[in-house]
Amino acid sequence: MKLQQLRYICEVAATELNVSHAANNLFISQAGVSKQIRLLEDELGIEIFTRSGKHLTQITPAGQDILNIAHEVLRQVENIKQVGEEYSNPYSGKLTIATTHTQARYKLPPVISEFRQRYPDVSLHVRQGTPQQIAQMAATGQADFAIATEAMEHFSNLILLPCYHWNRSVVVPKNHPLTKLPQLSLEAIAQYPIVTYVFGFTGRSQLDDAFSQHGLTPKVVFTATDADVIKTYVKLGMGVGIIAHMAYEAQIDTDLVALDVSHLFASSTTKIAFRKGMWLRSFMFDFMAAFAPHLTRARVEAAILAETTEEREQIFAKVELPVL
Amino acid sequence: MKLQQLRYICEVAATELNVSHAANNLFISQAGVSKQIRLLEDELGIEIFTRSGKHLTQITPAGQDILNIAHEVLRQVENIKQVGEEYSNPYSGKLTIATTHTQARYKLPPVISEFRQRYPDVSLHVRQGTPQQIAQMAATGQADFAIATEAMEHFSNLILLPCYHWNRSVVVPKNHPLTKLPQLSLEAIAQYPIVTYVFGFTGRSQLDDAFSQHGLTPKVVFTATDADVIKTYVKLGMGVGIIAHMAYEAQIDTDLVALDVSHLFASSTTKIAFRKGMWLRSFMFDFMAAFAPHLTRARVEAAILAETTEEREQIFAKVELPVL
DNA sequence: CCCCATTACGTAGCACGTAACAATG
DNA sequence: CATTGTTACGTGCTACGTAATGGGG
Repeated sequence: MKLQQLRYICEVAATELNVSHAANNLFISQAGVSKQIRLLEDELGIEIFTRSGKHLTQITPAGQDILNIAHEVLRQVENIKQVGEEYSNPYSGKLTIATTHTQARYKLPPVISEFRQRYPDVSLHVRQGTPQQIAQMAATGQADFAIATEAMEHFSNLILLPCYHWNRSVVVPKNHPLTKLPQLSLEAIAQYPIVTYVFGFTGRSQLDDAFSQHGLTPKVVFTATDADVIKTYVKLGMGVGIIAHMAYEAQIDTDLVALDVSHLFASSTTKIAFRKGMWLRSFMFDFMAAFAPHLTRARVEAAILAETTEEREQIFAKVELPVL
Repeated sequence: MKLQQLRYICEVAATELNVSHAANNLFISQAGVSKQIRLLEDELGIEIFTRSGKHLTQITPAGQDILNIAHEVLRQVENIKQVGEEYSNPYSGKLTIATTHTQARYKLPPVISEFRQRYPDVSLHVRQGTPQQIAQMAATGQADFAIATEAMEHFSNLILLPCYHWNRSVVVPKNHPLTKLPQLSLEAIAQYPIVTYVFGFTGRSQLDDAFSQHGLTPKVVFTATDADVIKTYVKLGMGVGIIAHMAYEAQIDTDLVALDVSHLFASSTTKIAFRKGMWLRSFMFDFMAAFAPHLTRARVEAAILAETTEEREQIFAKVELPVL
């Protein structure tokens, strides 16, 4: 059995059983892939793929078991390479962060510029997507970290660490009637058309919960995945914006007023996630600490060692998370 | 990076950094081992072992990290081979059971003969040892299963499954004064010299606990690791034997009388254990079911999926374990 | 002085490429 | 007939063996 053979079967499985495409992605001839797979199957005494004539049609049960293990092996091999990099070249490497627009635009910039100063030779890559996509990227190894508020709990092979709590602001044009009220209520807000996040983004569920618990159905007239777009439409007078507090920038959004409404909504928690079993470079620990100071190496390592979500929560139970 | 290279570094680490011995165990020349290790180190850009002149003196921190992962990789490769065996040759293979004398002599024989009938082509190996040795054999992969009552909780990479509860019998020669009593008490037993198991074996700790909780210090005059020896010395009149109930065989031990004392001691639980992450062949599931009928494949798979000891206990909470 | 790891060199096996072939839709 | 996997064959790389070299205890 060769590591190459495991790579080949994984790639073939990843390309819908198309050996030619797999060979292309692996930069070798498809005859080579075909032969190595056959050799592996012969060695193991089983078929990994079922063939009808000259086509691979499906994965056998044995093949599925083997593919699962092979993926694990390849991840571990990747970890070994990371160890080599870490000890030979501690200040260079690659860091891929999958996150939402909100984080990338409003929270990450200072963190990343600080990180770049400390690690100028680490190449940084930010990939945006929906919370689901983000979590999946971390789960499949396309990204080292996922940073998001929603949807990450559903991936059992991710380790989640809480970063900070945040709440919302209502943003309206200057002189909007809402700015005259001494204190805002959900009822008052619900009288106006609402402009906010698409469902599944940036704590949208908590927002809906608050209204429905008060028996209100806000008239949401426009949704977007990011606050930039929301603010633009609020400026056009389309309605009252409800965005993450951190997405209001006083210097830039001069024609808008932000009204604190943290008393109206349950706060949301942004989390950082990475794959279980992933070997973390020290600059990765440092990135986490830069993003959320309470994520010290010791705490993160404790969270990795913890076997359950509950134990992990225990570690951070006594920690004061930042509130934005 | 080659799987061979990982095997080599693991073997070198396992032979106290003696490359020659490692090469012998691997059936190749030591020059080959030496060279492949160098190649791996060059590829990773680090040293796995520190050398003083021409000797490997210690494992570097990077090397230790890599060895840990390499072991994991080799285990997974072993799992892949098992999958191949399972699907190509479901009725043949190898099963190594590490256990104590008590289990091997009194509990396993009928299980094993039943198993042999179903799987005549599975070669069976029973390895005996102390509970510590047994657990270690399972933890390091020298045995597939460990069956014991004690010491296995201390190995965090073992999955433990409860098999049955058992208690003790007092064994004495016929006409011994204790046989005249209507009911045995700890006080009565403590008046006689005791012959029982060595500490650390076969529930010895529960035995000591019972006496000390009653403020008694029994005069243990002789200890052995197995009931056969204990019974022999009881027959010689050396004292009162306290052995596992199942170790008394009425047909054979005709010159001894067994007195039930399950009301005097807390019962012990025998467990079966295997390494976390080990891929189990179906005959292994069947063996477990033969040994303890409640260990159905579904329950065992659930226990494997469970992430904590507590969750595992939950699975068996409602199961009536056999009591011997 | 023995033991042991590294270096040097030769060889056999094998992984991979090219090309012809066969089966599918 | 285009696409795709398998078989056949040739070749260059490399893993390994043998033997020589050198450093430590």
